[in-house]
Amino acid sequence: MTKKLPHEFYTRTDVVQISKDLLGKYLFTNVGGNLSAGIIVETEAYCGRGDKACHANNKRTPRTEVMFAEGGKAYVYLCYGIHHLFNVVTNVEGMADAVLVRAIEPVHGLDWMLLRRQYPQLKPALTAGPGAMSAALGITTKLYGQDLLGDTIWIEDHGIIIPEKDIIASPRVGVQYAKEDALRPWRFRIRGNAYTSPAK
DNA sequence: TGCTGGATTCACT
DNA sequence: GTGAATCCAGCAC
Repeated sequence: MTKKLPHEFYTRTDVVQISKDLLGKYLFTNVGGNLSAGIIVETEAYCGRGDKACHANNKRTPRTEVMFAEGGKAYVYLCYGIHHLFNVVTNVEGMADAVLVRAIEPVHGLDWMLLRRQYPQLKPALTAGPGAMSAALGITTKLYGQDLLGDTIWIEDHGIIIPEKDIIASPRVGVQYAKEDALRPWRFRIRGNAYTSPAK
């Protein structure tokens, strides 16, 4: 039960469903010859249309260009000049949907993660949070536009299935009456996992 | 050509 | 809990 997620996984049109499906999957990076991996425990969905929080909301620019590409690519964005945020581009070409991977549980290459983060020992904060996670895995803007079926960064299915009841969604209150962008944030995390931010 | 603010994190009060 | 650090894309002039 170890395989890279197929191209079809990313080109589906329901970005929220993909966000949930990504929970429990293994995110691998091979940066500078150092293999690192972790289980995805927290994600957030961004919809290219009607979602003001999304960079690519009706704005096609050089930076967001890859979001408009076909699913299965990496979109890496430098935030606050310090933090690299890693996104999985989804949906078909022309639809700028993406899933922000916010946190992982380290499973492989722990020494490298600690080194990159300059941590003396393992703490949940090592990979809890999009900026921290990217730093631990060595994700930088060099990975912008990388194919997730390539050999630098990819996602594998190890047969872990997260039951619907163990997925905590964090929509806004009154979501039933809200329109599309009021659903933000489409944030999903695995219940009880130490590497996600505490549930509120 | 210059200014503004951001999908954050960490240190300090 | 609050604020600073810090780079660049996007927009205004």
